Formats: sequence, structure tokens, C-alpha cells
Amino acid sequence: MSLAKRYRPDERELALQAWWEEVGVYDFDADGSGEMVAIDTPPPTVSGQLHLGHVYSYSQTDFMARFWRMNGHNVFYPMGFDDNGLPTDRLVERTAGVTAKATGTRAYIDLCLEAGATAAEQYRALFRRLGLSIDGRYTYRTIEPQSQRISQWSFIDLYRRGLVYRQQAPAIWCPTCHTAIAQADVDDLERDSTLYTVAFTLEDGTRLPIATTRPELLPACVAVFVHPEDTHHAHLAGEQAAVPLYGQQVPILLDLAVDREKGTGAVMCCTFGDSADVAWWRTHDLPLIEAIDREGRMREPSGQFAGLGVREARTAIVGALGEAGLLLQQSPVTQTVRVHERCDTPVEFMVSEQWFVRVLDDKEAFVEAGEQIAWYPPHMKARYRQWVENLAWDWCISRQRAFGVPFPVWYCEACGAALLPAEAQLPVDPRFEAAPGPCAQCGAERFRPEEDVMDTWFTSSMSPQIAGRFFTRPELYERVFPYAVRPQAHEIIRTWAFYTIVKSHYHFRTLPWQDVAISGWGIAAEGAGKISKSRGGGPMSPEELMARYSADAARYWAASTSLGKDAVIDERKIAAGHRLATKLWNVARFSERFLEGYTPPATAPAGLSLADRWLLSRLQRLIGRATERFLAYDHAMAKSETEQLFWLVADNYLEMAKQRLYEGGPDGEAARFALYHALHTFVHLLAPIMPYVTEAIYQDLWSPGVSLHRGPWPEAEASLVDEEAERGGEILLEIATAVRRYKSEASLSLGSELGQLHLCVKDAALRELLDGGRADLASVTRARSIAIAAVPAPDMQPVLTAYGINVAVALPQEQVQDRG
RNA sequence: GGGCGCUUAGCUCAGCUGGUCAGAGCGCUUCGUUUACACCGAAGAGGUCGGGGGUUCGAGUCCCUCAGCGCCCACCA
Repeated sequence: MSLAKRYRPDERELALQAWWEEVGVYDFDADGSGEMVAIDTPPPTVSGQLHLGHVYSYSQTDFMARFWRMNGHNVFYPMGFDDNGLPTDRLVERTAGVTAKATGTRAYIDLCLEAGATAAEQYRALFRRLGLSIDGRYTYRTIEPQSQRISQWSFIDLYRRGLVYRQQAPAIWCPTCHTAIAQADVDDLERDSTLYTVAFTLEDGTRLPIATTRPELLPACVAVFVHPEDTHHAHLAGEQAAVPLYGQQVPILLDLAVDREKGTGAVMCCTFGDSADVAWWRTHDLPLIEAIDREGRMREPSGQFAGLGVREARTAIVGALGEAGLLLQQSPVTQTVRVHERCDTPVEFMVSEQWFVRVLDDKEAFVEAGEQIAWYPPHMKARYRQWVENLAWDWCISRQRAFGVPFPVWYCEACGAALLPAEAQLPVDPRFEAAPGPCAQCGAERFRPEEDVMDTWFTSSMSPQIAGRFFTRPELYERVFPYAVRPQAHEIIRTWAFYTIVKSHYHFRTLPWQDVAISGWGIAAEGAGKISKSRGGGPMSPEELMARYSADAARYWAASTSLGKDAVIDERKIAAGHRLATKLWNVARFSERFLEGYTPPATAPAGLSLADRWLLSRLQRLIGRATERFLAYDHAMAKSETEQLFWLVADNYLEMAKQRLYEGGPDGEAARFALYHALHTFVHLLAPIMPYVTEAIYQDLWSPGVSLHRGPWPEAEASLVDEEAERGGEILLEIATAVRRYKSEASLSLGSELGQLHLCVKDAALRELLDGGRADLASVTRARSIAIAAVPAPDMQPVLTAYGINVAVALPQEQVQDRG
């Protein structure tokens, strides 16, 4: 077996990937006895194309998986595709240009299933190409029957425990997606708006100015609030005010939540303009006037403006107010509005009947759960805690959409009671299946199905159960749950991480995982932001990038930034990864002729040079350090330190050992020993990050047919640590650099010989230490002779004074004459 | 308004528990091709580590403060 002159990642990576799968390198051993590491892999959402942000975060998970696997752990690394629910539903609407209403629910579901399957194949292909060491036998889709079964079981279990409820209440509503959504699905969007001051009329006919950004809600105005200590307004409490344009009389009420400094100090309460309105509506028991319908159009209370969209209605009402002389003032304001994160549409609050999971009652338990989980990096825990502490709504889990996991619920036509199926019947789709009646309450036999589907997070929060085959492989599930780690991005701490913790707490009274590893985002260089939200999937597609540089190079980039930090997509960094792979290959090629058929002795041979001892010592410390860093999820530091020593070795040690290696003999044996350990160590330590080129070298040089990625991981050999040699080695490096500087300044080639290299070393112990580096220095400097003495050399060119050493060189006699 | 993070060479960033940390890659300048590598090598130039104050024998490294940037959360009349 020999190494090709050139490493061709484009060919080699594909072949290795196929081979790894063929021999099952990534196979989890369901019956194995080794220490378990189960990874609760994030199932990517089917909502578009994969981008470099996925490459970034998924690579970081794979570094851990490969590290643990090489360390002999039994790694459960499944993959899922989150293809149920709103994201897929919206994708189909956008790409196919159809709606469920137009095609019919059944046909629409089929379109969504197809879109999910297509995306899953694309994602799978990219993940393979990237070299994620996923065990393909444990792949799932969140829409598949087993996922639905687990999700519906979760619902039924929560229902029995009284932890879900159905309520007619104001819920956060997306007019574009036409569904209720959860608090977690809402983002902030800053935008320019106008603050209108309009004139309400008091009973005595005087005007009460009130500022609003939403005049279209005047028909839904149900009260005016003032602060009890507001000297200008508090006396009005108990009076009625007439709403401009519409004329309905509303009470003037007191509430401490009013900000006297804002607007005019008096504020109108509509059903509903924002969450404060909802709160006031509840606490003051106000009437409900629904002015906006579910598509975001004005309803009949709006009078002549009924049928207009919210924005058109606002313009029209402002016009009418102006004509009526009721518009006192308008001024531009910057306003932050709440929008649906999936479509950026400003949300409304709609009274509708929705299913909720109780979370507000158990905030403390969820905060405590967050405390018990180890977060990487640790400050991400603060985000979780802050979110939980600020929760204001129970988790709304029903969505008025066609595609998703259906609720396993029918309602009795006669008495309205909910009928749930037995667990054995799951999964069910009440929209297409008859209820397993009769009604337990009244005995009636006519039912109406629950038409809504579940929030996609309701299912993905069961990912530990779905991946672990909760129902179909209970023995497997027992082994993997709770998981060792949940890798995920930070923007879904409030959804995926939180909801998974909620489910695990309610169903199993346990934490779902020990650790949470939070990755940052891969972000585009200009106008930093999430690349999935930029057009065209970012600056370069992952496929394009890997075709140009290799998967190893892409992973190298992903390894350059530690957990939790965003990384700018930097092609230069990816190119640097490519160069590292090439260099590694060339070092291996150089080493091949010396290491072919070589089995290193168990203990170091006699006659190690100073450079050999330096190298062996540095390698032992590197092994310890890299291992420690990987254990702390710090792949960036592990990579950086390994890479640093590697380049030092490639640029310097190899030149120092070359002469001895070529000449053979006992000195050559010593160099072989050190060289073997160096290459062996680098190939192993870099394997989690650059699995392809390291495996290629391992296969070609050492163990054809046995994968590097099954380990074992190197262990540091304490007897090789040698601090004295490390200091001496540093001096050798300095001398080598000094001599190269001399040659560079003299415009000599690096290969040109020196007549003599003279070291003047006063300290006897140091002199003896450096004596062990004669061969190393001769090799790297091409000096014909080396003098190490206590006295300076006469008539020689000084090149370095440091460490109490004076280094001088002399050219060979013939060159001196030539130059003269 | 609250919380968290960031501010180190022209660019992108490393610098863990304070004392060879002032670093890497890219870019730039100059030089160099016969036994791994021109998909290359070598040498060099470049920063008072955002500002100010403090702790310490000693601070990018700890504390305070100011400024700017980013993110999360709350508010949003």
C-alpha cells in the first residue's frame, strides 16, 4: 500500500464515505456493553435548503461523536428530519403555489409528505458528504407514523394528567399563516410607524386626546385607562368617553400599568391591540369586540371599512378622522412589533378555541431543571432561565393548518365531550377515521373530529423518544434515555430545549439529557445575520464549497470557532483547512519510506536526538491537552493546539531528522521512532475534525481495512515527557530560524551548505544538552561541521545571541572565494 | 428598561485557572525549485491588546467605569 503522489479529496472522500457505511464504522451497538453516549441530534427543519450554517453546527456535533467513538464509547448518533407541521406546510404553499383549501386536505397532505421526503433525501446526501458519522439505521421523520404515535401518546398522557386543556381565549394569531401560534414563535421586528393622537369625547363635551399607533382598532375600543396618580386624568375615572368616529361609550378606568409619560397619558384598550389589552380585558372583565377577522381583514364592527386589510383600514380611518376633525396630531415613531417568526407578519390576538399545555404553573421546576443541566458554553443557561422566568402564556399547541400530527381527539356532537382513543390505536387521524365511540359521557355516537394539527415542537420535543424507539424498541430506549447530550443552536433554546425539558419533566419526571451543547451560527460576512434568512442560502452552497475544497476543509472551518460563538463564513479559513489536509498528506508521504513495515518498539530506542526528545515530549503533552479540550466540548482549542504543533513539526522537525532518516543506522532508528509517534498522533488527534484525510493516511500507511475512527484514541506516555528536552528543542528551533534568516538575507538557498556552525555556550550543562542536537542542527542547517564550545569563534558571522548562546556561521571555503 | 456576549496586527480570529502571549491564518515585502510538498518553502514588516481608573511585585488575562457593536428578554399609547 502506498500513498498517491497527490491527495485527491474529491475522489477519496466519496470512496471513504461509502466504505465507512459498508463496514458499519458508525454502527451503534445496541447490545454492546461499552460506555454509552447518546446524542439527541437536532432534526433539521424542512423549510428550504441547507446552508453553511448547518455545515457549521452539525460538524461540531460530529466532532464529539467521533471523539467519543475513538475513545471506545458506544455512540448512539441518530438523525431525524423535522418535516411535520407549519414549516413544511408553508414551504409547499410557497413552492407549489397551492393551498390546502384549494386541493383538499388529503391531497395537500400528500404534497407535504412528498416535499418532506425530497428534502430528507437532500439533507441526508449533504450530511453524508460532510462526513457526519450518523448511524443511518436510526433515522426518522417527525411525520412518520411512529413519530405521530409518540406525539399523540404524549398528548394523551398530558391530557390524563390534566396538563393540557382546551380553552376559548385570546391567542396569538398569525393572519398570514392563518393559525394560532405560541409565544415562542413570535419575534420582534423594529419598524417605522406613525403615532396618531385622536380625540375621544367626554360626557361634558370636552375632548380627551389619546395616542395610538392602531387607529383601525377604534371600533374595538372597550375602555380607556389612566393612571390613578395622574393629576391630569385620574379625576376622570368612572366617567364615560365616546370613541371617535364610532361613538360607542367606554368607561374610563384606573390601572397602575398605565405609563403617564407615554402618549397623552391616557390609553385606549381595544380587543386586541397588544398583550396589555389582553391583560386589561381579563382583569377588568371588559366586553369583546372582534374588529379583525382571521385573515387580517376588518369585520362588521368596523362599519364602512369592513373588508379592508388592516393596513388599508388604518389609512382609511386616519383619513376619516382627519375629515371629521378628530385627528389632533400625527408623528413618526419607531415601533417594535411582534411578528410571526416564520413569515414576519405582525401578529394579532384572536379569541379562538385552542389547546394549551400548562407551563406557567411549573415555571420553578423548569428553571430548576435548567440549573441541573450542564450548558456549554455556560452562559447559555442564562438565556434559558430568562425565557422561562418571563413566560406569560401557556404553550399553545394547536395549529389551524392541514399538515401536521393530528390531535387524537373527537368531540361528541351531543354533549361536546372529548373522546380520546386507546393508546394501542395510535396513531390516528380523526379527520379521516371514525371515532372509537360511543361517547363516554352521554353515550351518543355522533362525533366531530378535531381538525387542528399540533405545533411542530410538540412532536420534536419528543425527539429523545422518537430516536430511541420508545414503543418499538423499549430495550433500546432504556439504554439511551436520558441522553448524554443535546446539541442545538441558541435561537431554539426557548422552543426545542425548553419544550423537551417540559415533556421530560411531565412524562418521566427526569431531565432529558446531562449536557446541552449550544452551537453558534455560521453567518455571512456582510450584514451579519442568519444565513438561512438571506436569499440564495448564503454566500456559497455547502455542495459548492465542498466540491471546491473538500469536506475536511469545511469541517476545519467549523472547528475553528468554539461552541456558542457565531462564525463568519471565511473562504480563506476553508482554504487553510485544505492546505492542512494537503500538508498532512505530504508529511505522510515523506514518512512512508521510513515507516513502511515499521513497528515501533514499546520503549524508546537509545540514541534519541535532542529534537527527537523535544518532539516526543511535546506530543505527550499535546495528547493530554487535546483530550481534555475535547472532553469539554472545546474542539476549537483541541484543533488549534494540534495544528500548531503539527506545522512546527512539518516545518522544523522533519528537516532536523531528515539526514538521520536517509542515512539509517541507529540514529535513523531513533528518528523513525519519533517520526512514527508524531504522524500517528497527529492523524489520530485530527481525525474527529478531518476524518477523511486522516483515514486515507491511516488506511494507506498502517491498517488497511481497519478504520481509524474506531480508535483507540492515543494515550499520553508520561515517561516521554522531558522538560529539559523541550527547552533544548526551543533553542534548536531558534538556531534553525537564525540560520535560515542568515541564508535568506544572503540570498542563499535553504539547501546551501555552511562550512561551519559554531555555538558558543558558556553553561556546561546547556552545552551538553545541545550536544545531543548536533545531528539535528547539521540536518536543518546543512553545516559541514558543528562546533559547540565555551569560547566564541573567531572570524565568523554572528547570527543569534539568546539563551546565553552565541551562534555564528561560516560559509564553505569555496563559496567565500567565489564571493570574494 | 433587564440580561448575556463581544471590542487583540490591513482582514478573519486564537489567547484556558493573571507572570516566554503580544499570537495564527490570509494579505503585504523580499528571497528560494534535484531525494514529502509550487495546491510549495524561508525570512521580514505590521498591534501602546476600545477609552479611563483600580487591585497586584506583575494584567489582553481580575475589579470598577465610559464608549461602541451584537444577541436574548421585556416594553412598545
